[in-house]
Amino acid sequence: MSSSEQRKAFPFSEFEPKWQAAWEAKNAFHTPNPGEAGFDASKPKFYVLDMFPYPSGTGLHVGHPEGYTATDIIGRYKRMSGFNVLHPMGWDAFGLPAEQYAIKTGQHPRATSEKNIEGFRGQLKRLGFAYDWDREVNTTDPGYFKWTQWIFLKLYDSYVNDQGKARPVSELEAQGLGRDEIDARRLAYVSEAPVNWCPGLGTVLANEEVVDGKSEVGGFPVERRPMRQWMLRITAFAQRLIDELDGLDWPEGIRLLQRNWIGRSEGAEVKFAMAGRDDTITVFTTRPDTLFGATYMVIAPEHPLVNEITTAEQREAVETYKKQVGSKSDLERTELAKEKTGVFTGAFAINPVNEQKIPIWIADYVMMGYGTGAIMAVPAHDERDWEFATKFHLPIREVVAAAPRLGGEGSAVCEMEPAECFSEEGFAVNSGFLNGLATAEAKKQITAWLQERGLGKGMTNYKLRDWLFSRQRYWGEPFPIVWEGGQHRALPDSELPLVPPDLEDFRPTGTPEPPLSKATDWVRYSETATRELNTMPHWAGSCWYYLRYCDAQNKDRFVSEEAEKYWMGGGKPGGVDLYVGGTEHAVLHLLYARFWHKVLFDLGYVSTPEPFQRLVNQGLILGEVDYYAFTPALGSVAGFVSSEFVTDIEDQAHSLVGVDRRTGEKVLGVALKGKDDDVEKKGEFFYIKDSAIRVEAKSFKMSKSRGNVVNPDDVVKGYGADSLRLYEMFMGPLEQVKPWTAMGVVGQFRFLARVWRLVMEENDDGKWTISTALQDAPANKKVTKELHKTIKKVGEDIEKLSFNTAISQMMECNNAFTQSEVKPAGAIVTFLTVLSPFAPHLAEELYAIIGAKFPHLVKPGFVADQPWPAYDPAALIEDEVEIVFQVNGKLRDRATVPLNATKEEIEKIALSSPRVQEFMEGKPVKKIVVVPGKLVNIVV
RNA sequence: GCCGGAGUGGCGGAAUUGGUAGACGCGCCAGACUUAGGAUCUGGUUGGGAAACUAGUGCAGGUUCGAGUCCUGUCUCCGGUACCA
Repeated sequence: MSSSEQRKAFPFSEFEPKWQAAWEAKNAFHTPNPGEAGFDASKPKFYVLDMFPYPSGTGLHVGHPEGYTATDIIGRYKRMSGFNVLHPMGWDAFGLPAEQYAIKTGQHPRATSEKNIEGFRGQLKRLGFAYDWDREVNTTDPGYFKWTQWIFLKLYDSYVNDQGKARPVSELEAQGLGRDEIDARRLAYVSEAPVNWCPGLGTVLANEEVVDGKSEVGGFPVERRPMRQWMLRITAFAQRLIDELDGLDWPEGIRLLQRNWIGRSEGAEVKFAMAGRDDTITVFTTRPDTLFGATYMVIAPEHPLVNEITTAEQREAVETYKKQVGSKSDLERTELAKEKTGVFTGAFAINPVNEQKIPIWIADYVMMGYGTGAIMAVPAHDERDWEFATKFHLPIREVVAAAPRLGGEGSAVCEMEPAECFSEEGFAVNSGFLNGLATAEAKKQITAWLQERGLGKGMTNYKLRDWLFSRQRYWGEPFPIVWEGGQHRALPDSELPLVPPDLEDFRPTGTPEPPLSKATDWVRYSETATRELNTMPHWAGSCWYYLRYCDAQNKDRFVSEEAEKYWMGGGKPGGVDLYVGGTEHAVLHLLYARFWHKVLFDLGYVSTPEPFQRLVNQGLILGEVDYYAFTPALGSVAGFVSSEFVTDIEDQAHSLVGVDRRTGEKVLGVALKGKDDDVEKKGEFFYIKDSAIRVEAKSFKMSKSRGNVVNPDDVVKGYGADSLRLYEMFMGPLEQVKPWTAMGVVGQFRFLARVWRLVMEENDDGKWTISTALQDAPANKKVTKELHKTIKKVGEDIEKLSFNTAISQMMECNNAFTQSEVKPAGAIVTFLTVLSPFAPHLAEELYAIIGAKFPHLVKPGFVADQPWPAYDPAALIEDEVEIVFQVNGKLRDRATVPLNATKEEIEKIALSSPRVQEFMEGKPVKKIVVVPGKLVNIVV
């Protein structure tokens, strides 16, 4: 390899670290708070926030810099445009993966976290992000989690009043409520309810952390068991969490996701008397209008009434069924959901509208956790009930029809069982006094009817459950709670932070007993009191970190009032101005944080009801496209075995066959990794060149097992941070899912190299020197126009987060410079200023180089500190414009006309065009449409 | 099943209010400079056709002087979610 091959197209590896060090030395991106030196109160604020990373051992992946680069560009741009910009970074370092990694490596989680943070911080700094590192937060730092614990105590010390607002429980004390009554209303409370216990992880999990009956982390099975746990009363905020989404500038999809997760449904509760018993069973239904069609009732197997009502004859069957259901994990319960199961209890309820005796069954398709754990089954109008009734031969009674059936005798009565389930709205039939009513009206009337008789009432239910807030883990915030005489109480603020004890062995105990129980000295709080042993879930720290950034060093308060008011309250409409992160947090972090924020708002600690005004989700970056052999015989992709593991690949009857090197087995369908060259498109399919083997092109999520993970460090090493930043922004719209291409990075690298050569040239010794073509001369008209177009478009595109189009405009501008004989230094300085938010290192370097030769063309300081240039509208105006001539809507000719040409003049030019005349074929003109500056369409 | 999003060259993607479809980049082709080129520069690059021309934004219709963009129907893909009564 010759030396010229090794030499970089531009020396990014020298100047990138140089400028990173220079920014750091000058603390260039420090943002002063109100009251601090250097704070300029005349500027508006802009708070741009990234979802802070969980610092894993594997370091950044290319997904991180995507969102981070976007916010960095905006932050730098806003800064240059005269805003006080808050753009911080920190670490979400508590949590299960950290602890599991620590257990695996035998180190203390604090040590591994510190190391991982070190790694992440270094990687981010090498990408040149303009963070204010003075505001760095770390959720595992006692100086931080002191305030997480403090906020928990605020929740503990609050209840929700009749107006739905969080208020201190001292108000309840003043009303003379007793201890138990107060405890029952706290926003943080202790519950014995069944929880998601995960033996594999040795902890309980929130509903949100359980996916398909398995733990979200690790994929271990999760079972239900009753345990004493801390809960947060998020359900008290369900309606506000729905309503207050409306004012937010969030993607519609995310708002919908939250609404669905909270799952509001309106309906009614109906009380059913039971045959031969005095008590009643209450059901929840969204279709009270179908009450006449309730032909049986189903209650959850865990329902407390099951034992009481079951008859002697049915007891054995019921017990067997309950046992069967109980042994099933949630996973099995959903997997086996294909077939309905259930058992008759032997008991009967009385349908209040028609006094009919209806059988009460138990079945696991009714959940104890939702509504009342009991339903009235209306098989004619509910798919699930229909399925169940059909299987167990229960009566099906039609009470809703698509069209009203009125008038004449027998109009309402048709006891024939319907042929299929009709679950839509319609008109009541076979329903006594409801007959003929549309569903909505029928609902109203039956609800009123029930209410008058004390048999029921209108009711709104939510799917959202209270947030299970305790974990049996070591690596989390300890609860600032002590127990004495079976009762809990808060630690005083003066004892915060409550730091977890040092443990030699911090592994889960394997039982529901938390690992903190091993620290016997620590556990003993006093002669008679012991500490709470659970820790908080890792979501706790991320619920308020955006507030801490506003005043990260504050030792006396979680955030000073002044700083909170300025960064979160200031501006319109307040809160974080832009929050960028992945969709994976749509219902977890983003719901929890909103909940905490509302509590803090009600209590007067923050100045806005919502924390994040504008939310943008960056799309996932997928791995490079792989081609997979397609086997016509099987009619589908034959298997995904990467070619690197396969030998002896051959084509057998249009199927790729090979031998898996690891197992020695024959495999079909061999992946041809990333080789575009070997593939060609014929018709709508791809084939391996010169063969009949069909392949499928597909990108997959990056994963270690698939071996398609791109490491940003490698990209930085090969092409520089600026190339990586630019490429990630150029790939496509920020919010879109898009595959990585190694060659795409090269494209951006070449663009930057061309910018470099605008200013620099190689001398005979192969050294870079400032170009002789670079002169202090005005730019020609074409270049000037392109430059001002670029200033305008890039600014507008940044505001729209349309970074890909901003970059293409800068490429066009650069091409205009390249084509110009003389390189106008002043114009290039302006261009570098516009480029600097995207490629800050290169911009600084060239800015400094030009400044050294032409000091009067630059201002002192970093290019990052320069004001965003203003564009000159006059430079954009053209004297002449090209007009397109169409005949019957088809493009036939074009001509350049003066900008101020009148409609009549343009029409005349168009009609005189020989090409236009040719296509008019001598026919008379029916109509002429003139769009000034664009086109003329002649209709004949 | 339900909800959300998207279908444009070989690929990623552009295209204000309906107004020149394919900007910009990748890849590819040709040329220049070169001992060399996987460096750099210049030109070309939607398909068909020698060309004039013609077809063309998933598919089928519709509105309009004019449709990638609006309307109706339909198909496919991606993401989320699922006994929530």
